[in-house]
Amino acid sequence: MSKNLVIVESPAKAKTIEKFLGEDFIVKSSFGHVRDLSKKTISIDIENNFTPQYEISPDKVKTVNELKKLAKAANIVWLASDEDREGEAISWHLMEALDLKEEKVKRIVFNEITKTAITHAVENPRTIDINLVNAQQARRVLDRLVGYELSPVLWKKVKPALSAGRVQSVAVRLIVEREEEIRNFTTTSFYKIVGIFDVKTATISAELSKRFEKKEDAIRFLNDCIKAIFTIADVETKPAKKSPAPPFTTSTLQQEASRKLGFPVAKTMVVAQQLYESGFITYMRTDSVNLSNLALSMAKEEVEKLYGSDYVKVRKYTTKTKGAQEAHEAIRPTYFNNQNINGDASQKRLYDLIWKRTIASQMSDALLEKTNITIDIDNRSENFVAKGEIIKFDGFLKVYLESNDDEDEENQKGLLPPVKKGEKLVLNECTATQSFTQHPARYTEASLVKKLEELGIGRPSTYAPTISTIQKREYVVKEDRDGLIRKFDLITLKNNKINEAEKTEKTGFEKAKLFPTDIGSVVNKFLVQNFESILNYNFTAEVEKEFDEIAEGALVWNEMISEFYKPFHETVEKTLKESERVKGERLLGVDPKTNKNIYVKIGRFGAMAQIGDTQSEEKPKFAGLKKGQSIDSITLDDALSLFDLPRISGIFEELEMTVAIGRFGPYIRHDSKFYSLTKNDDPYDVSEERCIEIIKAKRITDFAKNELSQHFPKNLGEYEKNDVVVSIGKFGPYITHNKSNFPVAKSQDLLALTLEEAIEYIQGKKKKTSEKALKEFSENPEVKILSGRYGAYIKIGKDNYKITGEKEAKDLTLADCLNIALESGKAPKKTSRKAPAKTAAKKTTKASTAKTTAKKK
DNA sequence: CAGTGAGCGAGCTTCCGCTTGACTT
Repeated sequence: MSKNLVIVESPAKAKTIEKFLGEDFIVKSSFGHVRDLSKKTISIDIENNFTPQYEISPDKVKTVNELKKLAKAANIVWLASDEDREGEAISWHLMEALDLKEEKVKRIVFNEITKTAITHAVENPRTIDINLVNAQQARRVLDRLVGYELSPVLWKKVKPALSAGRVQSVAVRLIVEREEEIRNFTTTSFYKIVGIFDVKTATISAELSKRFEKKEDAIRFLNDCIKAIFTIADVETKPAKKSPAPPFTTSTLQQEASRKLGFPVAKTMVVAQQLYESGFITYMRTDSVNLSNLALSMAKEEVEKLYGSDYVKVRKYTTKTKGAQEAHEAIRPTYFNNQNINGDASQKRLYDLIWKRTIASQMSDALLEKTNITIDIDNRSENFVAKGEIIKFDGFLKVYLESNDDEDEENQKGLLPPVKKGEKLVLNECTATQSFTQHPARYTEASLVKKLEELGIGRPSTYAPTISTIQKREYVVKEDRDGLIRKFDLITLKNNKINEAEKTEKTGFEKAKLFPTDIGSVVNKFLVQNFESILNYNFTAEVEKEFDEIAEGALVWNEMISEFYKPFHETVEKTLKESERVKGERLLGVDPKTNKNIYVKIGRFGAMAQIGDTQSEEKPKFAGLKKGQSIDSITLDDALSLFDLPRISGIFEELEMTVAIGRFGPYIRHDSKFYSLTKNDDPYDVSEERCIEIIKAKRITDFAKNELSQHFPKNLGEYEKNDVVVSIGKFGPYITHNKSNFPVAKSQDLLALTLEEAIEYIQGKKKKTSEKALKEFSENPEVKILSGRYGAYIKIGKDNYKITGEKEAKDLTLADCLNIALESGKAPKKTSRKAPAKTAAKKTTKASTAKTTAKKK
């Protein structure tokens, strides 16, 4: 038995460290926190100094028992969790959960995983810092109090199963308020003047220093230009430089992967985790831009080797982010000489990004020369300005340039032809282009993370989960939205003639942006009205200050919590008692048929329309709003058409088919049986043919299932004196042998399964691949999207296809999947020809209805 | 599984931060 047990947070880290510490050490992982407040109740004894009631987290019982056993056998237990608030608490909880005696425990910390760092840590152990632990307890208790007292208020006053919290509610607020800003934004237009001047064989493009609000003024200016003399008034050149961006943190990695690779934040984290587990990169959840000395020297060596010593500049970055705890290094390649790695496309692309960003961060500045040429106009007070920029030395730009969020492409500045002051120029062409002011940009997942980080809200480990929580609660949706066609004036002066033209451009197209839902807006309004102090953008920063004081021993944690809780709880009670239920109700108008009022509002199950008043004798009628409709913008006609269900979609086998929406989505009812519609079928206009197709398809699959199940359980024979039995259970087919079960691959032809093959499953030679379907299509159950060890792939029958193209796996339609298979050249032609034709036809009808409703609005 | 939305009331929902691997019938 080992004399020394080292406990770290992550198993990958445990593996690496074990190599550095000889045979006397065994290194294990706690998998993060092992104890927490029970989820069932608030689990805080409020009356008794806010004493937390911890339990071993259900999914950690096994881990804790194993660690307990190992700790008992060891002489010394080294607690090596991260050097931050949460890490300190993990160590403390381990002491409690494992029943460790103080004299047997040593607390060590290191923030880089190198032999020297670890040896140094082992030589300098300390004891647990209880103040830091208390700061964590205060954080934990405060979050629980806020979350578990605020959420029930929403259940009573808005809708059941909603949630509120210090982090998520502020994230929602940001999105709701941005949408309000956009709604209140008034677009104005102006005329931007650009002149093209001839200089010997070259041209200079220059913008006028003034923009005109009125069209007449722009035309007047162009008219003046006909007679004007243009003289170079000034040529100014000055050197400039650009510096590389610091290495990646979780937040900046998410932003760049979103901008450069189009990854949602969750995908970035999954791929980064895979790279980490393969040993290609350092830890991916970090707020630090720091690089270890080892990393610095490796990077320096690599830059020198690839680009020469002129390109080397060793840089130490320091973290300025609010509330950063810096328990880890920045995200970087573990070995810089791995310029490329083995892996799937996503892994390669993300790794490439990390490699370039880190290498560039250790390279010299780019040296530029900026030139400004000012051109005077003799009959006007304004002047033209041409801006040029040339790169004298590329430096880090050889490798990597950070993108930014602005959608306008950087105006291309290049080399300007040599000109002298006083030189006269000929105006070749001049244009006045009508441009429009832009409303503030909607948040993407990544730009929301950036904003949260700026406000010091949330942590690297929670950015991606927070974004998914607010979508799961249906406070916000991530959507693409079509833009509008907009007209603009283009006035051109050429050959002394002015020509006016009206052009069109597409504007306002949104890709993967976050939009608030009705529920999101209503909940936000309610929370801001009643709990402003918690929804305040500075709330986290303020309590963080107090947590820091607790960590320094200057403040007692239960007293801080008590100060917070008294007024907070009072507000909760007051709101429960005094506040009305909020419904976000809007009176749309009157139903022309019945003369009754039509309302839209939030019901127990989301946004809905209502015909008739609740107080009236006759019961009102209700209908849920469709996806994409909102209380704010729905029209009376659209609301009325919601009551078209249930409707009879046609006749099949002499019986009516009724289409309606139930608790589990839209369905067809036929011969008192139910058939679900797919996501792509619109219950309001699904055709008779399509309904019949769905019914027939269900019958076929049901029949196949019944046929198959008649043959099972089936005894295949004996192996090692025990029966080998194949059965079909809840989780798919499996083989029972000697009281053990072995799952069978879904691709396995069950009827053809032989005893020999079954034995291979028992011996583990054949295994059920982890088939988790990301997406299935009920139109064609043969086609599935599965998630493999390295990303998603399409499975059609027994064949697998790699996903190509730009779309995310979960956004692929059946038609997309079939196209990918067809393009790969090995697709079965029969099944694919039929299905995509139908989906394509359906799509076009859907698109056209969407357009007409858009017009109505 | 297959219309809940009023109102009654049982019993359910919920937070933020650390970390990954389950393994059934």
